[in-house]
Amino acid sequence: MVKRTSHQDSLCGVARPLDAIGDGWSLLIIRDAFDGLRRFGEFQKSLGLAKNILAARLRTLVDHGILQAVPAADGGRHQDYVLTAKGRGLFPVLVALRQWGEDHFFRADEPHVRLVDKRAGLPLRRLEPQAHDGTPLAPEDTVVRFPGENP
Amino acid sequence: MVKRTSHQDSLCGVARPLDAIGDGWSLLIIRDAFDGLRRFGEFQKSLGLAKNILAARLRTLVDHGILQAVPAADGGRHQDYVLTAKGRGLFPVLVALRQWGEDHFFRADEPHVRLVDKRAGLPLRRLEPQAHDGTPLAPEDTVVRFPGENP
DNA sequence: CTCGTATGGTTTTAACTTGAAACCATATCG
DNA sequence: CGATATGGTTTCAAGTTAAAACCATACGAG
Repeated sequence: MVKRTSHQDSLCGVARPLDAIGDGWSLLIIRDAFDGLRRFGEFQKSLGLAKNILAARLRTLVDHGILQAVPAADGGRHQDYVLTAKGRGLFPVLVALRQWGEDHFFRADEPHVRLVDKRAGLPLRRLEPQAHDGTPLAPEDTVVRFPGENP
Repeated sequence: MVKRTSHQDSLCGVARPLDAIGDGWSLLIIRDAFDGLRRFGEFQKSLGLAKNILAARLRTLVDHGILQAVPAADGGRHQDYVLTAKGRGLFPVLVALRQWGEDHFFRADEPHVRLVDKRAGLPLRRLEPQAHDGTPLAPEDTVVRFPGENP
């Protein structure tokens, strides 16, 4: 056998990130980091996952430059885990996933956590893929172009 | 022990989908489905994953209503796998992930697959989370609101 | 000072998942 | 008829996940 297959050699921007976040917990840790959680115990309490798993995930997120381990804000000996610029770059991914999840994994009347604009308290606008000029684009309006391929 | 932890009971729209797509292959199968692949062998050749793993992933994607197994387009006895409406709803997620991946997992000069507008041949506009009124929103401009929480 | 508790992990162990390769059935082609 | 292609399933070893136990340091109470 071998290890879990790596996608680092793929030339596709969808594939490479999956080594870092293609599992059942990483995106939730990142979501919680966006919500301001920083400490090991905070993540563990929020997510309810085993401590060894959390430690492993934090390690690979740090290894991938998504989180950064920094000296604890309270002066303790341990570390806090905070998002790097790369990690903050995942915000649109989380918003997109959240909107899709709310659309398709909750019954219409089922309550769920909402992400709202801090000022107005309203939900975000739906993310919409658009052409360079702002035209809305459906999947059929797009194609993948491989390196070296001319128009 | 138990099985892989399920997130179906979470009230968060980010969490629930991870049972379906929180692994290293599902999003790539879906990406390929957006690119028009339909057959078992096409996916296997494109992704290079073991056939048993592909079969298992296709099964869970069908179980989650993301793919649908339909009679083969060529009249053969086997099945084709095509995106459902729910599956097509993942388009913004894939676009967001792709943009993030291209930004952070490729060197500046490194070639990669591009997703372009079919008409103009240009890359898509960057996805930008926005308030209800269209104002761009950074992570800090947002908060999560739990069910039952009043403004 | 010392005991009890909280925090932040690491280690151990068992079950589950992944991956490679072999196997099978049906269909096609020469 | 035999060789090859397609679409899987089965087998089995190795890797990963989860739970629980364990450990070390830090406080606070007594």
